[in-house]
Parts: sequence; C-alpha cells; structure tokens
Amino acid sequence: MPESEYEVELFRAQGFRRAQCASCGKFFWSLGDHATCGETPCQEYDFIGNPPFKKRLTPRAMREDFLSFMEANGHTRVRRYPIVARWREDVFFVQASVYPFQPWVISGEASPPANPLAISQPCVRFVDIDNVGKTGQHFTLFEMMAHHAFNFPGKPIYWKDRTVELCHRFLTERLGLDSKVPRYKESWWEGGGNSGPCLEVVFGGAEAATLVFMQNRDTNGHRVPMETTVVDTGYGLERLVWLSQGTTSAYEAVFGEALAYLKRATGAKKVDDRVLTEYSKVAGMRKVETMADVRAIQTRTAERVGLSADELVAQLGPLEALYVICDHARALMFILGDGVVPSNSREGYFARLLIRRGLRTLRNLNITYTMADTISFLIDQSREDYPELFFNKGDILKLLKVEEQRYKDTVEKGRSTVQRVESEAKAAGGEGIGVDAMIEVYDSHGLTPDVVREFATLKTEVPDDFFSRVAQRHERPAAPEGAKRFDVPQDLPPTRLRVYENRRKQKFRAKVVAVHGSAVVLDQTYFYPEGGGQEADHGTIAGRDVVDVQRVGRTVLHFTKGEPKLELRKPVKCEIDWARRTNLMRNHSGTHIVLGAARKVLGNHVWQTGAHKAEDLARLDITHYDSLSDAETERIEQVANEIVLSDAPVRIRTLARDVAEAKYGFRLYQGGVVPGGELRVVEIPKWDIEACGGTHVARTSEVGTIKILRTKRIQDGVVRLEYAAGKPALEEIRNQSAALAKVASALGVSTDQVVVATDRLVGEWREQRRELEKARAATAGGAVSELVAKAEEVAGVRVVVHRITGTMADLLPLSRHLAENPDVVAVLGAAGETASVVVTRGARARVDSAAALRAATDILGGKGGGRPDFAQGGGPKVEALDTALDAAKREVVSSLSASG
RNA sequence: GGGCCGGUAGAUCAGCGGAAGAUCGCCUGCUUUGCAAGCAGGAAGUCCUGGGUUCAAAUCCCAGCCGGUCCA
Repeated sequence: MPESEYEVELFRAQGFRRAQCASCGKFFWSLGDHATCGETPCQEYDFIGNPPFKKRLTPRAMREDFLSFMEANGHTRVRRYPIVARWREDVFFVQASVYPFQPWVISGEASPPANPLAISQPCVRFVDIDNVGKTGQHFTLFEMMAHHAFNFPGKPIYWKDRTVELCHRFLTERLGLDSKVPRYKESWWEGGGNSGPCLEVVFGGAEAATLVFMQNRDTNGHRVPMETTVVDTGYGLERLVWLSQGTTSAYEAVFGEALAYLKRATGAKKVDDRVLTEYSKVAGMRKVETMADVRAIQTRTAERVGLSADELVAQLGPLEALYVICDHARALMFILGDGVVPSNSREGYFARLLIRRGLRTLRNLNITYTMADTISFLIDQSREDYPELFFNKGDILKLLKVEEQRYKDTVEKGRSTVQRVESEAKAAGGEGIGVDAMIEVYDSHGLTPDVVREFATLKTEVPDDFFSRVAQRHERPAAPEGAKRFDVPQDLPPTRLRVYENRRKQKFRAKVVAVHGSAVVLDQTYFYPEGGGQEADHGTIAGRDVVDVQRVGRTVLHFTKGEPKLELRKPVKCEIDWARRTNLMRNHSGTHIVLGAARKVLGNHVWQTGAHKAEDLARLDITHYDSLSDAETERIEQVANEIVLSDAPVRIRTLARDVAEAKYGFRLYQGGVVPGGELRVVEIPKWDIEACGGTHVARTSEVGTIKILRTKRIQDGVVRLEYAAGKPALEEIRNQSAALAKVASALGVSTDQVVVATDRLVGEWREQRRELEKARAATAGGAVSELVAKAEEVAGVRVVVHRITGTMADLLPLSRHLAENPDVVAVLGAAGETASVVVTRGARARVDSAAALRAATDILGGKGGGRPDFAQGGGPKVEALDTALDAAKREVVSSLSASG
C-alpha cells in the first residue's frame, strides 16, 4: 500500500512523521520519536505500574467515557446486540462490533440503526481459550467499543480523516494520553470477504485500537471496490482499562472486585506483584500456541525473578485458576443470558465447554465454590450496565444448575469407565493406561486426563499434544449449504410487495412486467413469498396455477405450472388460494402463541431456533435443556389454547429498529434478524413480541384451536414441537379419535375402557409367557425319569433318544433336566417348521456332543455346533428327523463302546 | 452439522454367535434385642424397535428411535 493511503489530515496538520520500525520493519505514524512500532514483540510492555493515561478507569467508566465522547461528536449511541449471532449462518457468536451489521447493512440491503453510531459490543472468541488466565491479556469474552460510519453511495458520512481524528482526540482529550505517545501503524485488514487498509493504534507495548477502512469485496480471488464503504473501528475495552490502571494483568483491572471476592472465598495466597508483572511482560512478548510455549514463559519468568520454575508455577497456579473462572463466568453470563442452552452441538457446546472448564478448574483448586456463585456475583455487579442479565438471573442460574449436575453425572460415570479401561489394560498386559485409551475415553466419554488420573490406580500416559490429537480424530465439517438460488436474470424489475398493506386481500389485478420460464413477475402483488419459515401462497394468475412464490432481491417471482406465456404490460386477474392462506396464517400466529406458551411453562431460556409453517402442519424448535414430559407438553397446549380462546389481538406495527429494540429488547429476534432499518413487530400483548414478516390472523380466536402432535428432542438442548392449528388440528383430533375407536373395537370395549383393557391384556400376555415357560419345564421334568428308564444302556451310560413336536425352545428345558443325571446322554429332536436337534450329556458321560450333533445335522441339511457337553443345531429337512436322530445315536454309541 | 461410545432385572453394569448373569435394591424365612449386620430362599427381562445374515443373534450387518460425549 502506498504511503498516501494512510496519510490523513490529522497527520499533515499536526506534523506526524512516518517512520519504520527498527525491529519488524513496518511503517507507522507518530508525533514522538520512536525506534519501534511500539507493539510486542518489538517492545516490551512499559505501562505496568506506570499507566499512560491521566486517570484510572473501571470498565464502566471507560465505556461511558468512550460512548459519551462519540455522542458529543455526532454519533448515536446504540445498545449492544445479543452475543448469539442469530441473524448469521456462518458464525455462532458475535466476534466483533461490526458483526451486527453484516451482511445486511454492508450489502446495502438494510439501513443501520443510526449513522454514524457508537457501540460497546460484547464479543466472544474461543480461539485463545487455552491462553486465558495464562497470558495476562486473553479473554474469551471482551467488549469491543467502536464508532462505525456507513458510507452509502451518494451519502458519505466520514472516512479516514475524521476516523483518525476522533480516535486521537479520544485518547488525548478524554483519557489524557500524551499526544506524542501513540503510534499509528500501517496495516492491511481482511475478514469475512472484505478488506481494506487499517491503522493499528499502539502504545505501551499494546495495541489499543484498530481503525479499519473497509473498501473492497473479495469475490473469487478478485478484489472489487464496495459500493458502501465502512469505517470499522475496534477499541478493546479491557485493554484500555488495563492500560489505564497499569495492573499486573488485564484480569486484575477488569475483574478487580470479583477477584477480591474470590480470593477471600478461596483463601488464595497473595503473589508478589513483581512476579506477576514480569510474568505478564514475558507472556506479552510471545505467541502462545502449545503447552510448550506456556512452559517457556514460566521458565523465562522464573529466571527473571530468581525462582525455580516449579516454585513459580506453584505460586501462579491458583491465581491463574481464579482468572479462568472469572473469565469463563463473565462469558457465560452473556451467553446463557442471551439464550444459549448448553448442549452437545452448535453454540450450546461452547456454553458447555466453558461450564466444564470452569468446574474442572474449581475442582483442581479443591474448593467448594461453584460457577453459579461466581456468575451470580458478576450479574449483581453489572446490574446497571446489563439490567437484562439481572432480570434473567433466575433462568441463567437454572441452566447452570442443570449443567453442573450433568457434569457431576458424567464424572461419576467416569469412575466405572476408568475401572473398565484399567481392567482391559491389565488384561492386555499393559502397565498403565495408554495414550489411545486416554484419547478414546476423553472423546467418547468426556473424561479429561486429570479426571482419569484421579480415578486411576495405574499410570496414565498424556502427551503434550493430547488435545490436538483429539482434534485430529475429527474431520473438517462440510461447508454449510447455500441458500436457495434461482436461475433468473439479475436485472428483473422490482415488485411492489403489498401483502402487508391488506391482510384480507384475496383478488387483485396487476400488470405482468416480466416472464422468465415458469416465473411471472408482476408490478405489484399480494402473494406472500416464502420467508420467515412460512411457505408461499398458492393461487392463480390469469388462470394459471401459482405453485410457488419466491423473493429474489426486490423482485417477487410467481412460479406457475408450465410456461405461462403471458403478454407483457397487460393487467391480469390474480387470486390467492384463500383456504391455504388461512391455514398458513393460523399456523403462523399459532407458532407465536406456542412459543409464548413454551416460555411461560418452561422458562425464559426458551428461544426459537427454527420454525416451519406449512399448510397442514407447523413445527417449532425451541431451546430447552431436557426433553418435554407429557405433562409439560399438555400444559403448553392448554396454555396456548387459553390465549386462543381469550380472543387477544394480534397487533402488527412497523417501528424503527432502535425504537423497537429499546422498547422490547432482543426477544424480538426469534426467527433471526429481519433486515432493514425498520422492523415489522408482531405483538400478542403480554404474550409474545417478535420481529416477523409473516402473515397473521387479526385476533387469536381466529386460530381456532391448537393441537400439539409430537415433541422430540432433536439434539441436546433443542426440542421440536409439531402441531397444527385450525382445520388441520381438528382433522388430526378426528384421526386420533378414529384410531382410538379402532383399537377399542379390536379390543371389544368402549373407548373409555381402552386403557384398562390394554393394561389387562398386556398383563395377561406376560403372565402367559411365564406360564408357558413353567409348563415346558414341568413337562420336561415329568418325562425325564420315564425316558431315562426306557433308554438303552451302553457301557454304563443311558442313551436317551426322544422326538417331540415343537421348537428348540421346547427342547432346551428337557435337555437341561436330562443332563442333570450324570450317566445320561440325550439326543433330542423337535419337528416344527424346521427340525431342531440338541445333544447333551451328564457329567460322567464321556461323549462329544458336538460330533454326534453333526451326524444329525448333516442329514437334516443344516449345521450346528456347541460344546462337548452341549450342542444344538438343526436343518430344513424335517422329514429326515428320525434318520438324523438315529445317526446321532449311532455316533454316541460307537464313541461310548470305543472308550468304554 | 460431523465423529466416537452406549441402550440387558427397579438401579448400576458384565456377557459380545451356542441354555439370560453379577452387585445393590425388593419379597419370605432364619439368626441377632436393633442402627448401611449375617445366613438361606424367592420374585423380578419385548437383552431399545424393525429388517437382514445364520441351523442358531442380546452378541454380526443395515435402518430407525433414545441417551452420552468430543469437535467446528
């Protein structure tokens, strides 16, 4: 990039000089004389114990300073967005302040809530999770403060000059940083398919902010200029707070109070500040990727403070654990508070990961103090900053409780798992539990090496790269499927979509403005295009059947059966299939009602994770930590139908996004964020409020009735409800009673007797099975003495040959009884659909039963096998059974004569 | 979304091609004046469901249902 890309007005006006870092060779701008760019590893931290700002700031004060400064400079303050990026397919969590505006705002499809705007956005990143607590500066959750400007075509807000000026003035005027101190480092930013030049704002050894000028879109390796350019800044709240306080680590600055509380509660010993300072400095200089890197930091720090590495680790260990707990607790506070239920997949897994890591850390510290306690403390502490979390505290703690119990169960189960693994290892002649077994136990049973070690009596083998070996067992996931694409020209004329203007419109006239294959484009339409989980309207256009309606950009495509061949620019008659639309409306309003009911019955952690509304069936996926009991399902259905019967209004209003968010909060975003600066808000008072683009009934009573048909736990943490509203619901109820009537008639009882009759029937069936077993045993027992008495005796052994009608099951009890006599050999055959043979012998009869059996099965055209004292087999040739038994007998007799 | 592990008596699990098992709990009796006691006996199973392979499947294969766990 040429120098001119970076030379902004501020630099020219105030005489900033461009210099090259003596260490890394990168260029930077500054008012002062600096040999290096000022960032680690070119320069060590110099702010610890020596903060560069005039004042010490808490996170709250820093956030307020930033936002109010930007407000005073023409920005609108915007509330934080949820940390779960429900509006994006490509990521689970918000990882930067610009995420809430991608992709809709940046692509120009939607307006931002304000322009320019200032925000302090909580973000989570899991890439550095292993470094948390160990490097003094990494967090899983951090707040990115930012001022954003979106320069739409023809409507520029501001660009580089103003951005750098705002940043410099904030640092110097508000925070009191010496204007000679900061260095603005030239760099290039790429991410999410966009790129542009950027300036990294560096001082004290740390990067405090990044100013990105997003100007290119990268498509297929080509870099094309964007129509809308974006000022994307990021000021690390935690980093700035740390700089302002100059504490030994960022954790001490950010979690001061919580740490004091935890240190008291756990009785952690105080660690010398000098040790901590040196540790942070050393850690800041290194990239930390593996355990080996961490050990290198420990060794280096130990040298600098004159301790042995072991002593250092012993001192720091407990403190690092507290840092991890604070960090994870704060991240969980937001993640759980914003509606993530811990689970085994998707975003829920990260919640589980944090909880388990936290619990494990606590376990290693050997203290009876829970994650819930820590999170409870943090929620109370940040009540003023995040009242919504305080409001949700009960639910957050409930989720934690459930998950803590799950972890306990897993660990408890681990005890027996480890025992089994050990006995397997011993059986294989091993001295300890091998790496493969350790990996297997972790991957399949969730037992980390330290837990295994705790339960094991044998030695355990754990390599440094344990976790990356686990990762190797997992293949890369398949790329997410793209959205439905239609093969139509890009330049189709836009359609005026009027569905929302009149929800009762059934017939209208419109001009055909384009026809492409089977797709018709009208100048205006009342047809509802598929969206928001609601299927498209059907109907007719000029007598042609419309079977699908889709929206592509601003055009609505009506797909007809066959090729309609309509004349352009001519008005045509259009009619919507109103029976279908009515069902869809009922199902859609029904979905809002069921969601509200589920939230009332199950709790505030219930969020919609997906929904589909078809003509005769709707389904709703909600977050919940367990499968639904019959009682819960019934209750939801009952509560839902109460609101249906109450004839409540279904109000639809269009509100400015920020107004709607301020009024209703992020509960609005149940089905993913709706693009646009304005939100269509669908409200059932005191029940449910959602941003929704679907078609709805006017009053809840129009839904008629709601019938829940099935519930299913589609994954850990997500439950699917399937139900129908209106006519299809009635039909389902009818089908169910018809089925019940059929069962009743088959049982020969009235419908209200079905349960009793079935219970009795099943009871009888079980009873009879037992009776049959007993009868078989009794018959067998009774026949034994007679059979033995009349059996031929060879060499002191009685050879019983007997044939019955029946199956193998009839032979077994008989053979068992016969074999109780020590001097008996029994050759038994049963003729049924196939022939079954059993050969068995008593303890003193030296005969190979299996050999005798084979003589029989050869003749029967089958096979068989077993042990010397017991063999069974059979074959298809039932008519040869007598011959076969005879052959087996001869085998037995000759064997006895030979040995006897 | 993908990988791995599992589903057997009320509970926890063993068995992994030839006759359904253990421990705890439960019931009965005995022993003992008592508390997580001992002895003897007993009841208790759709071996998750459905297909397939096989003379024979709890066991092997396929599909489904249910649960656990790891990874993104």
